[in-house]
Amino acid sequence: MTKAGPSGDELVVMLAALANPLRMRIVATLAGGRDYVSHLAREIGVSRPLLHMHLQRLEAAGLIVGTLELSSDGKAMKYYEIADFDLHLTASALVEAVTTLTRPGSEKGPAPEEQS
Amino acid sequence: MTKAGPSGDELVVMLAALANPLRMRIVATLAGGRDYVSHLAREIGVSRPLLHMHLQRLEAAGLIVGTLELSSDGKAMKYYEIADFDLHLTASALVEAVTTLTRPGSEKGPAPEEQS
DNA sequence: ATCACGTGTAAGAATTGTCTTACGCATGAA
DNA sequence: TTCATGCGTAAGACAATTCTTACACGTGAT
Repeated sequence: MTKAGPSGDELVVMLAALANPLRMRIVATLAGGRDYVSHLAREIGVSRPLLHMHLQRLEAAGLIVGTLELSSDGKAMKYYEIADFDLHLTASALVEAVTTLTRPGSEKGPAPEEQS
Repeated sequence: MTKAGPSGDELVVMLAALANPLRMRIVATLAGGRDYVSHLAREIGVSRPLLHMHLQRLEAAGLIVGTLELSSDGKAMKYYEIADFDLHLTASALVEAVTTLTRPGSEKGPAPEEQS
């Protein structure tokens, strides 16, 4: 019954995404309901390009989801909303996560060679 | 009855501490029992100075605790062990954490002015 | 004295992350 | 056409992380 959580690598990305005051605030704000980028930027008091960057990070982590919609007056609006997440962080939870971790400082391509 | 979790700022520090493959591995390893720095470094396969840095970050976040002891043969050994932590991350949990957040890119002094 | 083991810290390179400013394009309304 | 609104992205500055290498100090045993 051990519900499969995110892989170690995914968990790192999620935690890194949440480990930032501004992004935390973004998530908290979105928890109050979906919103589109420009409005959210005004709401929080951040420049739109900056917000855009953070939204990408959050979406890449799977914590929020973006949808491009067309308003009645023909404008393209990008709405973001929270993705349901529920992370339980304990020592033992981490022990399991580490199991599915790719090498610490490992790279993109196929690993060059494993030396014993 | 709402058990007071860490403040928003503290939470950010904790998450940032865990959002790293190596530190995650360190915590997971320590979950198997306390250990001293040099041994832990060999165990994980990292240089001692590097490990030292990460241990500091983890300790600063309150996730691990270090104790300097003297072995029977007179050597100074620094033992680290896990501090009990149990973080539950959900959207609503973050909403509450954000309440106790110091301004995003803000500094020490009193906040300049609140503009509606 | 020298070696093996433990501790710590400092300096610098390489990489990421954060943020601002300045562009680009599209729409509807005036 | 021009303005206000929406979208995105690129370039550069600046700060923070991460990691290596090198050093310093302590002990007990050879």
